[in-house]
Amino acid sequence: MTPKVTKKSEATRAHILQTALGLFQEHGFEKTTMRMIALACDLSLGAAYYHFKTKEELVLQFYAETGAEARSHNGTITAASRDFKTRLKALLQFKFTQMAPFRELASVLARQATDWRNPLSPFSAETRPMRDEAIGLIEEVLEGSNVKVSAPLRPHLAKMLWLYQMGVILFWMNDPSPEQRRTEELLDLSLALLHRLLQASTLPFMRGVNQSAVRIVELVEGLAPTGEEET
Amino acid sequence: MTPKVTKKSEATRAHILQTALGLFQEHGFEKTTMRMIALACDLSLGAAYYHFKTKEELVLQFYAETGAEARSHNGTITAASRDFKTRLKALLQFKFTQMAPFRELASVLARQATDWRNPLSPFSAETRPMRDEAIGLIEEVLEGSNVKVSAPLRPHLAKMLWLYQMGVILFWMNDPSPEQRRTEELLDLSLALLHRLLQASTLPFMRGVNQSAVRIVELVEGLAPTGEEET
DNA sequence: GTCTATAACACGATAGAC
DNA sequence: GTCTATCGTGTTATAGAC
Repeated sequence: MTPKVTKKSEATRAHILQTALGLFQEHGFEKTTMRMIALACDLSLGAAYYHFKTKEELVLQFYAETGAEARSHNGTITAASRDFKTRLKALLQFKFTQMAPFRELASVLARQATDWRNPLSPFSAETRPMRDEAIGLIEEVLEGSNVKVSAPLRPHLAKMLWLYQMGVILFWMNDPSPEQRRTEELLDLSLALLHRLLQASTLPFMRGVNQSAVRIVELVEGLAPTGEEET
Repeated sequence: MTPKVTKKSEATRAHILQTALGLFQEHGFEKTTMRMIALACDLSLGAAYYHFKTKEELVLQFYAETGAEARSHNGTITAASRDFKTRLKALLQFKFTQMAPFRELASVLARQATDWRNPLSPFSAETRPMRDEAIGLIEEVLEGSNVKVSAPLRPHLAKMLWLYQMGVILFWMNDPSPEQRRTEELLDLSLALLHRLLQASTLPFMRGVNQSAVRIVELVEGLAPTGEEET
């Protein structure tokens, strides 16, 4: 995805990213040009493009780094409470806190998300490691929590919740209320709803619902990573 | 949104759109340039831009016209069956048949969808008429059908199903299986799931779930149309 | 007022020399 | 790994023809 990792290259890459993030924050993503970024780094335009093939790749790199940060924060979350809703809310809120200064960038990433063949999409084969890590974080939060869910659903729960997370992020990106207070309301409501629904999944007459749900997740999952024939 | 409607203008507009659609089909959206479109129409580049402010607006216009077509097909659907699942499946499948030759264009539209302030987004204030029409079509399909759902949910059901529709379309866009057979599987599974869940919503102990669901739809709805203060 | 043409701009991206 | 030079494209400015 990126050139081989040498000391020099890595330092330059980091420098470009930091500079770009600053400029994005100041002028916004669209109005910040690659020429501005290169100039601010005392580099030529071509050099900047050597390190990042596209402007959007800068955003993906930023997102990848927030992932690492989130990993180290996950322990704090699991230590603080065993409650499913509390934990998941904390996980999502941490993501929001991280990305808050760069809310617009989330939108840039979401734009790529719709085409799953786009290497920069969160659903693409190329971003699979990042996706798996994010799902792993959710799984960690589930393990040892008080979540109640039917047996057949349990192995797919983290993947389901990752999709749920995507939806909440989409809402958050577009939430114009001060400090995104509506997102918090959405979070509380949807987590309560989810909790009840998962509880209900253990009921005997929900067997059919469970089977359908599992198969749906598998279908969505099957679309994402493997490149198949087209029509 | 567009210049005043005179005979001449409307004819040219239609001609540009038709030509563009042909070129999109032949070369794809990205590789088709505005210059190509203008040339194929025996128009100057400036003239083309007089009629369509952006390249993406061509796609929106196409989408708007499929909406009108779908309206006239809705009667056939409601006449054919009273079954909720059958009707909704027919509605969605008709949309897919319409858009099948231009599947890539759906993706172009989806790209705009993520930023709800973008006038071309299906969630924007500007596209509200189109959105309302689409929801109206779903409401028509619900009325007189055998759908079973709790009373508090019923007034919001069409809006909920419109969101569901958006999800299915996203899947369809990215479905690489021949003739998008997986989308049909998804359709059957998700409709069955939906049906059961709506049935379950009438159960007494689902009161809380109903309330949460209604409020969530209202939150999403409230984000879309009204331009509010930013942060 | 409605429509069209010409010219130019800005920016993302690339080619090829060093 | 960095440079300079250049391209292609979406979009805009502007002037004027019907």
